[in-house]
Amino acid sequence: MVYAVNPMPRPRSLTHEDIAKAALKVIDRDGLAALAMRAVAVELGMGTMSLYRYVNDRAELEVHVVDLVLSTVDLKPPRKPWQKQIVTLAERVRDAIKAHPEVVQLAIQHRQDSVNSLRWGEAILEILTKAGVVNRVIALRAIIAYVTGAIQLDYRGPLHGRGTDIIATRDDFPLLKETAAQARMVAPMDEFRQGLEALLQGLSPL
Amino acid sequence: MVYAVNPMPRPRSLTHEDIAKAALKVIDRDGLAALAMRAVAVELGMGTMSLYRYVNDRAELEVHVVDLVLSTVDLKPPRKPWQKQIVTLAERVRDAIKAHPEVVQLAIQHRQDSVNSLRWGEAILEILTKAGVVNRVIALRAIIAYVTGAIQLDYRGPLHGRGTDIIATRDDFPLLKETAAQARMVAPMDEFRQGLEALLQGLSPL
DNA sequence: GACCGTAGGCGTACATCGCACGCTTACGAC
DNA sequence: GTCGTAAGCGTGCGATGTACGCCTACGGTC
Repeated sequence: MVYAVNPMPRPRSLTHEDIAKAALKVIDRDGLAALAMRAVAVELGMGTMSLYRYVNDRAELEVHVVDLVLSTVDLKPPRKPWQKQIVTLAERVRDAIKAHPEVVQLAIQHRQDSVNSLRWGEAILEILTKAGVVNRVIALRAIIAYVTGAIQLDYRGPLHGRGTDIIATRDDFPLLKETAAQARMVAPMDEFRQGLEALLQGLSPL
Repeated sequence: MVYAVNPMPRPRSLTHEDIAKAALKVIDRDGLAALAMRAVAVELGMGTMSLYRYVNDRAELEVHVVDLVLSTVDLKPPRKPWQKQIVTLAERVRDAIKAHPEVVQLAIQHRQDSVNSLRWGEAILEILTKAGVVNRVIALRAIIAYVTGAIQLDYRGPLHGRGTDIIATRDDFPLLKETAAQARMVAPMDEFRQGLEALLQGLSPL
């Protein structure tokens, strides 16, 4: 008796997005340190090892989380000068990540493996190309460096955060102290934008 | 009989630096993932829990490692225009960290808690002040963002690394592909410096 | 409706982690 | 010699990621 060569087996009950959403829920609720295969499995109402049917290891799960967080980023640039276009795209990534602060680490760590992250890079390159920027290698890398660094800086030691307050009392670093005091006058939104605008202006001649 | 109010107890046999050196040796030999209290204790020929006499927790040990790595950074700026001074200081941090690549993560994570990291910030502020840069808050934060981002970028996906090669074959991102190909023509040293110079130039009017 | 190959799902187990806790011991002043 | 202090360590706990192998739901074919 001849049977089917390819009988249809039990269908999958989860998508990668389902898993990413569950993981993100865990992170948002209990912090990045609480992100564990067991916790995600509980969130999904499955056994721990079931997750490994969808994901090779923890790292791959993290990539899916990053992709989920970045999936909301609108890549269509506004009708403005190219510098403003880049600033806008940069601010959108920053906002997407700030909506899930604990993901910062993952977003940077898995930048190269996240499709949505690469899509963003491609969008930036489109703007740079249309703008006629010649040295796009330097420009793109510098923009990525600044954006990732700034997002992280804002996470680890926000301008109006505890770290700044502490430094403002340290007499062993007089200039840092003075600057920390001045930091109170700077709007957090301006910080990111003005730094990036400076970088882009310096990049223009390239 | 009246005894001493403060009898001298057993003296300490280790300094924080000893511990940091042992930890760094573990990291350099077996990678950051291998950095464990147990491993450091073995390296020092002590019991695991003895470390906790010198350090509150793992995080504090990590800070000491960062301080050790940054302790070699010369903070004396060269006799050059202020932009070049900052570039030099930035390159020195980058080189210090690149000498122990796996420490990158820690260096960024504990930036605020490392004395040597703060010293570096103070040195940068001195340069900015002498140069007459007005908005030093924005300037310093932008420089830190760029430097940390770039160091990390170079670690996660170096210009001439595997990631670039992979992207150079991805037809779904034509511009990234093209740029990845061009990346082979750019000297890695130039990348860091040129991006920073662009930022500093844009920062000058501030 | 009986059958069966595939792949989904899960239970158990292991090595490893940070660290809480409490005991033992080296030290130096009296 | 005596003793208070703090250094040093042994044991144990609750986590972690994941290897391995078993059980079972499914949806074809007959």
